[in-house]
Amino acid sequence: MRRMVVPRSSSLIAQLRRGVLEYCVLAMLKSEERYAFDLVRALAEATGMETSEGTIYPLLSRLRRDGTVETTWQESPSGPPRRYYRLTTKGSKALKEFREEWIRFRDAVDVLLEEG
Amino acid sequence: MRRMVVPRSSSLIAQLRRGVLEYCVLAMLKSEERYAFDLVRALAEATGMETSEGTIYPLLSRLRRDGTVETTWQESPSGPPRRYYRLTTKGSKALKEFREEWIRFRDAVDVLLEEG
DNA sequence: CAAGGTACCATGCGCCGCATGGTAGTGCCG
DNA sequence: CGGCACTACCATGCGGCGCATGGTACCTTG
Repeated sequence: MRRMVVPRSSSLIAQLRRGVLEYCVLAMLKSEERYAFDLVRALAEATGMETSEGTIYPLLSRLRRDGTVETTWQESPSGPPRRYYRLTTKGSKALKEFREEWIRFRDAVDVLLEEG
Repeated sequence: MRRMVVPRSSSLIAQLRRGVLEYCVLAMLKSEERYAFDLVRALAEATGMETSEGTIYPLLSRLRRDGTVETTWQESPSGPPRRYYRLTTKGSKALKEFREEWIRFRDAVDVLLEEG
């Protein structure tokens, strides 16, 4: 997979991520449960979206409050315990609905940008 | 009880639009100059993006401040005078740069959402 | 035991889409 | 003519979310 570097210093990027990053996280959790620190690394590796803990933790807290993810504490072989996140049924449904919304939105933007 | 309008500002769509709507407007102005009221209609017609004056006017004010658009007043055949907006060189350049940023971002999201 | 890596978290700022509400010009109908 | 609807402009404030900042604590290593 080609690596797409998205610098976090640009505020344009931060604006683009609004309303999307949340579902990128849900998508990352679809196949396997992960802990926050790992999510930051995995997101960067998979998509080039370089986020930070300051982004991820408040986001995950909100997802937990919304009931789209649930968590379990697990011991680490070395280091402090980790809180593992996984999708709930609600989260899985939300992700599915977002995918359709995203496709509509993406196509609308593509049409506009490609004209001319 | 008064009818309460569910605010779009907190909706999924409103979040998605962040950082994008601005460039959709620039894209609409690429081929021809338009006035704000018309832009709302044209955006809805061309892409299904239903915005409102409360969105468009503050946005256009910002674009003008940033120097990405410039305006001229023109008489209307019927009704109050219209402020017509058109792209500046700076605006055209910004639009072009955004297009590349958008493609990177879009592809990254697509990869994530399509996995699994 | 000090230092550094790992891992957690709360809090506040800034941006921008949107709702709200206001002003004014034109045209139509009773 | 008076009133209303439509067009067209605009300023202001709220709310949500990405991000920076800064803090705590566990474990390993020198």
